[in-house]
Amino acid sequence: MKLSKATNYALHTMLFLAVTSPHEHVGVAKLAEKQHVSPTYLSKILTKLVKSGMVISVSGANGGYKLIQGWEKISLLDVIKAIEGLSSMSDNCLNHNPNCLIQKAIESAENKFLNELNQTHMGDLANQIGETSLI
Amino acid sequence: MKLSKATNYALHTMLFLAVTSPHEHVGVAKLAEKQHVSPTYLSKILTKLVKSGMVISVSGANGGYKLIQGWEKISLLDVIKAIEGLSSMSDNCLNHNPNCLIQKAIESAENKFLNELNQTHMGDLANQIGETSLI
DNA sequence: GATATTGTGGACATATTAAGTCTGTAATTA
DNA sequence: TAATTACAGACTTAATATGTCCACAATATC
Repeated sequence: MKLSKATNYALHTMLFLAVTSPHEHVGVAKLAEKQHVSPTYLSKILTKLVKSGMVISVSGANGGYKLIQGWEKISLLDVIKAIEGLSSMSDNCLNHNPNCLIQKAIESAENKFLNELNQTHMGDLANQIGETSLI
Repeated sequence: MKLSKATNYALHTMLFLAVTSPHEHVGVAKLAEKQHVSPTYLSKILTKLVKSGMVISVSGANGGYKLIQGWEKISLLDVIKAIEGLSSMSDNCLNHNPNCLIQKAIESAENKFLNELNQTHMGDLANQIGETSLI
């Protein structure tokens, strides 16, 4: 019941782009260096962010990645879903009973979790970052 | 970001014991049959529930498992923690910054999730089970 | 247009964790 | 004593996450 490393890379990449250069292209090499992860692996994660429409990529010299217009309103949940998909925590409930009380209880709690992540936006976090805060 | 099958087996076993025979010993064979899982595997899960103090086991003929006194107040979170441990969803945040905003936001949302699970007790669910409801 | 630079795609390999099995042992009852 | 039942640990298998490699496409600069 943990978020994957890939999701963490994605979230930190988004926040890094937001804080440092939301309107300029940044190459994967630089992004990877900041997070001590291989560029080839991070590029796969970035491609998912591109496909889900929250990051723009440009090939070629001086290319790289930047955030879309309106990135401030992207939520943490948006990013998590882009990387992890949308399966519920109780998806592996095994009795195939649509009225399973356990499944319902877990889903109810999960919705509390998802709602809060959906209300936390990249813009909020970017505003909280001071010069001394690491991302 | 899903609960393990083992956790689901544990939750359903607890609820089954609560609804059918909270004060009588039930063997692992019967419990396993109900959930279409092998007895040997389920016994490992049951041992965890015993060690964490929510189930009582008795060896020997006519032995088996039963719930402790006061089982009504056992929460779903208690069971989940007994099987999955207590690592946080953001445990694999990789920048080792104690002030990481992403980690804090995830933990805040996670606490909403945990709080709700902590307030849902086996007794509540057992009361909701009608004759027609499968567990 | 040639070349260097950068992202994309897919196959592949490795690592980690979850799921499940097997076998022997200990405890209890009839 | 014999049957029954839980416990423990080593082991295997399956599933998933993580990471690499390489060929290719797109773009900018010269």
